[in-house]
Amino acid sequence: MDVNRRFMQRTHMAKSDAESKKIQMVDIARMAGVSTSTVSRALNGSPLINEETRQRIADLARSLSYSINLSAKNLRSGENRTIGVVIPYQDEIRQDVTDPFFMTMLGHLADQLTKQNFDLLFSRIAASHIEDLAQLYESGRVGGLIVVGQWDQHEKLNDLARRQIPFVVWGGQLPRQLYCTVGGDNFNGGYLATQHLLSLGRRRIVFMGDKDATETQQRYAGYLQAHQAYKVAHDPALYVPSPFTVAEARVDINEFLKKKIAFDSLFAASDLLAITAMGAMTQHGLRIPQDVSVVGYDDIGMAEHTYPPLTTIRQPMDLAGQALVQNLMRVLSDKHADSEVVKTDLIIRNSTCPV
Amino acid sequence: MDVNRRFMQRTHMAKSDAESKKIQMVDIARMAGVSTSTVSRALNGSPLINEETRQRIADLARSLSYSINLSAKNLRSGENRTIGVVIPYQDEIRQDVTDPFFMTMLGHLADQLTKQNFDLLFSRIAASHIEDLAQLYESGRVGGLIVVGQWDQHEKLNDLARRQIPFVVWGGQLPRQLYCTVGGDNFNGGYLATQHLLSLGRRRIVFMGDKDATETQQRYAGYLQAHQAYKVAHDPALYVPSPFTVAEARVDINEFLKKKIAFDSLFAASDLLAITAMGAMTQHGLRIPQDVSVVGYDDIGMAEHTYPPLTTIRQPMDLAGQALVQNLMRVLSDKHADSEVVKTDLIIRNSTCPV
DNA sequence: TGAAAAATTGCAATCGTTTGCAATAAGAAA
DNA sequence: TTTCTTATTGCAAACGATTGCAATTTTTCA
Repeated sequence: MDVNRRFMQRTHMAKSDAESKKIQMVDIARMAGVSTSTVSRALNGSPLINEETRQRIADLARSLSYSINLSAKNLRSGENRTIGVVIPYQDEIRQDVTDPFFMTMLGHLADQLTKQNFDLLFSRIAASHIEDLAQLYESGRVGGLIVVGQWDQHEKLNDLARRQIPFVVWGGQLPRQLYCTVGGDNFNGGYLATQHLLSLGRRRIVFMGDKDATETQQRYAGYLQAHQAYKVAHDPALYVPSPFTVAEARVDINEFLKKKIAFDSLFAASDLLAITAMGAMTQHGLRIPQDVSVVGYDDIGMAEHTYPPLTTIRQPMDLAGQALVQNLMRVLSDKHADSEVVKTDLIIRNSTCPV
Repeated sequence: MDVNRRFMQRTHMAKSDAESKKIQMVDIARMAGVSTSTVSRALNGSPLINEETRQRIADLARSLSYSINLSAKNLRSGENRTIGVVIPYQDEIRQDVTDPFFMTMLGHLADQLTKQNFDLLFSRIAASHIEDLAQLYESGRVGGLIVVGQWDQHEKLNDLARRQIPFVVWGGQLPRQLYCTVGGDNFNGGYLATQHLLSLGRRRIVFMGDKDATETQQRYAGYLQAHQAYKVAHDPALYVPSPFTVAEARVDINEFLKKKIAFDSLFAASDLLAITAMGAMTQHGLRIPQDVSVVGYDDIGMAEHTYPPLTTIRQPMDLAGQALVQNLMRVLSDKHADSEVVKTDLIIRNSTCPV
């Protein structure tokens, strides 16, 4: 009775056709005239099973479109082929990270994980409560985690690593880091962008982005370094402190323009920021790229199709996703995983030109 | 021995500290001096349990930061609080849907599901193999599904509904539909956009989008209807057949421009298309909005910040996400769920102006 | 032909919860 | 008191798979 009730609740059936119940291993075993042990082993490709038997069982299972009950499998076997992917949001904002960058990353991660026969559990979490993701692991929901974006939560991530939680993060490398990261070469990216502008004769380059976030910080460092290399003095006033959301960015850039500080170019920490800035500046009568040359970051799909098409720094997202998954696999199997940096490229389009 | 080995493999520990194993219900029971039944009931808030006992157990569990093993729970209870969210992609392309629209939707769905204490399993799947999602349900991985975008898979979705798979889809309503949809009012959206352009005195309005996809089709119908209402003859040549990806859209719009067909405005089936088109047209020397007024669809975050800011049709995504989840809950509890249409609004910005 | 080795298969315990039912304790009614 | 409720709790059987070990069959080799 208990059984029956629960079954019906799960399958939303009328009482009448309850006999056509979801088939399971024991059914296959009965039909094949073997034990469930054999079915289990056959379906898992155990070498113990006779090839002919295996084939027969596999065919039967397929023809009945049997699919295994994952809860039972996970419970007994103790492994879990679901990976949590966490995209932390900044809680003050509590608003969607609509940056196509994340979607692209998510897509690549999904592809890679699928390829390795893992599932992807998507979870939003406040960056400041990043420790909550421990629960995701400890409740057995996921077997490992990928955190996209480390923001300024380095210490908390270190704590998680100490608690033996298997995860990798998309972000930059930091001193005394106990966890594995995969990240773009932010320093080099910042350097390349700035170098490009300097080589075009641009001298007053505005930096737009949030200097507190780890990744942006490193891009900024590259930006400074390029100035040094070109022996160009850098004016700290050329800075628009802007987080990753578009709405505020618009306000920030307008504020900056009001100050009437002279500048001839702008390097934004994301394409979204760059596009927003281009919009605002065009509206103020500034011509791009002549009056202000602009470089973005990420090379999102749209960057090629804005007007003017955006010069930007590309990160190979497919490789990044692959590296993240690969490293997580290493962590899961208790091997050491070195942090990794994927190369960045400068993509020159029409939002930059010589002075 | 078996137990031990498996435990260690799961938790990645050295043999030495294997005693600090993951705590579970029986541990709590022992420490509280009760049975696991009592712990289970206490943690689930059963009215059978004495309030004082419940409190004591709850405190203990919290202090030990116990988290329940979901596999075991699901296995025994037969319910599953994980919802699969599927964003089908068009397989020829096999490329990421980077449209911020999807990310926004995903974010809202994640919020809503989290609020109801559900998990979100993200899955990519080829639109043409949409029947594969049945497996997600039948393997017990998810308790229900949300499909974002119905593309042209109406019949296959009907099949899934016949197989009693609990799901809802973001998309339009169609004749003889066996499943529940939530969608924007595409007809009205198309009508509003076109009406706006017509009322500005625009007469040759290009429609850009894929007329095969259900949703776009309905927007097109609204577009035609508005022409009728304004007694303006419609020229079928004013059509740029473009799918949802930006890269191809650029090509398509350029092809169209080459034909030198006269037009004074453009209505695109997504903001991404609209922005791409604006870029291409600006490059061809067309001024927006004077020469060509443009209306998009979706009101993605960036639409407000392009140059010129984009007039577009907004769909209230938060309500949409909520409606999807709510309806799925109804389907899950075997109640009837009516398909629903969320209202659409015209947001007027500067990409449109009178002739 | 017989014994040992190898290849297959099945038995039964187990994973960590939930839950029907029996058992007990406490309170109410007689 | 005694009996009947009612409020709590525990026992033990599930849930649907995996897997160590024993059992059986087949093969190999003297």
